[in-house]
Amino acid sequence: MSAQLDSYDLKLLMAVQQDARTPQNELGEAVSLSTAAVNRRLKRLGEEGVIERYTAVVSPDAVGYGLTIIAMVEVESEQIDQLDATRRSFTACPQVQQCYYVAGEWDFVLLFVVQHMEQYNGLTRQLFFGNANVKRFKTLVAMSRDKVGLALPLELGAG
Amino acid sequence: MSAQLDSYDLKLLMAVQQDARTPQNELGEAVSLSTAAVNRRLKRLGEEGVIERYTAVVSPDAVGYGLTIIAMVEVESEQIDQLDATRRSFTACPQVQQCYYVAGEWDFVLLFVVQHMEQYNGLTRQLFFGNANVKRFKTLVAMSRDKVGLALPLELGAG
DNA sequence: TCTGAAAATGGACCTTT
DNA sequence: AAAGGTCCATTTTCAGA
Repeated sequence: MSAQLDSYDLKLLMAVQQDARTPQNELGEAVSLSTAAVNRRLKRLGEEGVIERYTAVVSPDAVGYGLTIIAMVEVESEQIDQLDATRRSFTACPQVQQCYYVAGEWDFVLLFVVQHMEQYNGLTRQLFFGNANVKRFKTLVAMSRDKVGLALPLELGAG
Repeated sequence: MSAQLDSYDLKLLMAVQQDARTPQNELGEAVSLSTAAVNRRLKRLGEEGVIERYTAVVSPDAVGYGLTIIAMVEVESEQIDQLDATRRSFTACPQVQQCYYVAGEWDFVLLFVVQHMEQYNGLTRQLFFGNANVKRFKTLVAMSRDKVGLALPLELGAG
């Protein structure tokens, strides 16, 4: 899909995963490249889709979304139409932060971020009880978020 | 924890969650504030910890980490020392992208990002079979990542 | 809110391999 | 061609009035 990534690219990716606001001249020092070279590579990585986007990570607690809930869902029918409709209803929900379609004992794993239990309860009605294709689901309430992120383990030589 | 957030703050947070590289003058236009006001607010939000950090989201497929795996873990003992040791061993693993300590049928939910099954198999040996405090675990393999992110549902008036 | 200095980005152009 | 480096214009950030 994308061009070959050399060790410069990997180092840059590691760095911007950690802090996307590191200035390009600092990045250059860190990886032994000129600012311009860093700029070009970052631009290329963005265009190729290696870097999907830049985002600010907001503290859930600071904005009142202190409750993380993980739900596992089994569907009635895996027929493509029904499955896609169900999938869409999940992903369209703003409180669904992550949605994975999985193989194993369950069909979907959903990660909710909500303000309080009552809100989750409501979503449960809407997304699960309100969907005839949802056969059963199980809820796990997060007591602590020990590690949260989207960073990939880009170790050199491990690629 | 943090000061009160007004609707300007919320709008700004929404915007930088979506694209952290939107220039402050554009943000200003979008929310009807001057560039300087946007600058001050963003600075404050960062200092208060409302914005935890800025990060580049890297495409897992582009760097060979195409396999997402979700594991649920039950521990033997919830005694604090053992629990913390187990928790640390999970969070220290670079391939563990997310780790939640949960209430319900399981104790931990882990989200792995790996290159291939064999790698997960190895981690399984290290983190699960190699830890006497892990009683049992279950693996779910992601067939598709339908929605992935850390964005919070910051709707106006919903706070 | 406005103004201006400092910093950062990103393009032009030339050189090396 | 592909990629690096230097230099320079433009854009962006950020502090003071």
